[in-house]
Amino acid sequence: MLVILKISIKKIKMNFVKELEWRGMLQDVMPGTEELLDKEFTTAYLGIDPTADSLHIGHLAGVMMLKRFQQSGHKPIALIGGATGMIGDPSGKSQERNLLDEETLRHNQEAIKKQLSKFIDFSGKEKNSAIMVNNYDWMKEFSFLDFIRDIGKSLTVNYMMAKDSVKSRMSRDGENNDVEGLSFTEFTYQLVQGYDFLHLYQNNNCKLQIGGSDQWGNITTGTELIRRKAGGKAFALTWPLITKADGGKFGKTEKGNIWLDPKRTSSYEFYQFWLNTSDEDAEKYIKIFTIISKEEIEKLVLEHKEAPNLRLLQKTLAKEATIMAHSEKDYETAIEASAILFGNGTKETLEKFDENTFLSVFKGVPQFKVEKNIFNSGIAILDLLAEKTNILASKGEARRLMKDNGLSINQEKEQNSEKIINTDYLINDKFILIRQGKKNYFLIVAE
RNA sequence: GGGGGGAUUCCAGAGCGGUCAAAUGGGGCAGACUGUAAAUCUGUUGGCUACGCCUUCGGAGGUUCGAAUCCUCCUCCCCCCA
Repeated sequence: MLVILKISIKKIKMNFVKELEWRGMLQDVMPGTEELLDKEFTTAYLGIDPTADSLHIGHLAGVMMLKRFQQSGHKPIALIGGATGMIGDPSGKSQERNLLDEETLRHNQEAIKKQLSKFIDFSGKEKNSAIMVNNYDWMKEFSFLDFIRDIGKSLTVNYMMAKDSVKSRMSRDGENNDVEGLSFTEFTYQLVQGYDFLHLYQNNNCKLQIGGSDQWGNITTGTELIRRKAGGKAFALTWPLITKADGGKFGKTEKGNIWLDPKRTSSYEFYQFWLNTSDEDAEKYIKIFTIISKEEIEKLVLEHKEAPNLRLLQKTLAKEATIMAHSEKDYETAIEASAILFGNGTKETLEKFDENTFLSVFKGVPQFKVEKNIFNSGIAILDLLAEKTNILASKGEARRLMKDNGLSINQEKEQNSEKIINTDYLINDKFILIRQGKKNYFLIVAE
């Protein structure tokens, strides 16, 4: 009897706030939030800036929050900041932002919804199915005069100026002289975002806004507005900025952002990104970016500490993240490619693949097309790397790399920078696999 | 408006007539160690037809056998006094 009760409770609900707490994803929460979620079916929203037609890893923490919120039985709203995206949030930025036109916004919104659907349920079949809204839809009809009369009147400039996001842009001190000043447009941002919250409160009974810690100021402008305009009580919850142990920016590599769109960042690169996290970060990230339970993560951490060389944490993290954001099949391809590239692959093992397999395994590896006939009489390795392809920036760099023993052709080290590459090097009569250092692969396709 | 300081290779920052493709640190790249980790250590970090040549020290001229270094003008930045 007791056992059954326990299971059913566990199945019905996880406690959202407690869940975030142990996952290290709770920065600030307004008093009463946990009680609210406990007591009633709640709707919460997260704002997403539609600056591109794909989310990137920087968005992933927020996406996971929506997912967990839905898992805890409540209803998430993904708010596309069509209107706010046109203004630009001054929080955490030192410069005014470019504005987006409507056509781009709509396109981006559709793409983002598709990506979000992999994480949360938008089907409308459940009571807590997620919905997507775009604040442009209610803001575009709102006249300036109406807005400043109805909304602008409710808050004082004094209140708005007290926000850190505004303060940091108001002063131009010696320490921080790349600060640009704040336009009226940007100053208005918090009011517009605050109005979103009010609008959702009134129309969708949305009582909670969640966001990254930099959003706290904007969110509380919203709860304040709800208090004054609607006499209601609304809540705020934020998570901490995701950091890296070495102080670098999370989610960026030398090659730029890690995107969720496989066209921008291949499954292989996506998988590799997670696999390459340091031990310290992996322990933190696996809590944030997977839905693995507390017990299981604790077990994984212990196992990892016993045999860190197996990188169990990184592998599990990379697996879960890749399957969630891409698919099980993409994950398998990524593993296959990784095994070939980082295992004991030789030219012989590479030759076992037929052309299609080869291409599908290496689709995440940057490819360079060259004319096949250049190999007939042979081509100098330096010309191939620096001129026929842009694999390396200059011949000097190629020479240096070879001298440092950092270049492999078809998995074999090559130090002779006078080497002539001919058709003998073509795998399947078509491919040459170039490796720079340990991790950077390039595929030359001859056709 | 007056006075002063500055602009150097990816960044910070030395150099102040030849020995300067330019110290040092950071970053990048590579190697060793390991686990495709972190830390550490080492090498490397303008280009090329490469013991030589070419292009670089805010821009344009000039002085000189020779200039990142000296002079003139211009542009932009910072500081101080009004």
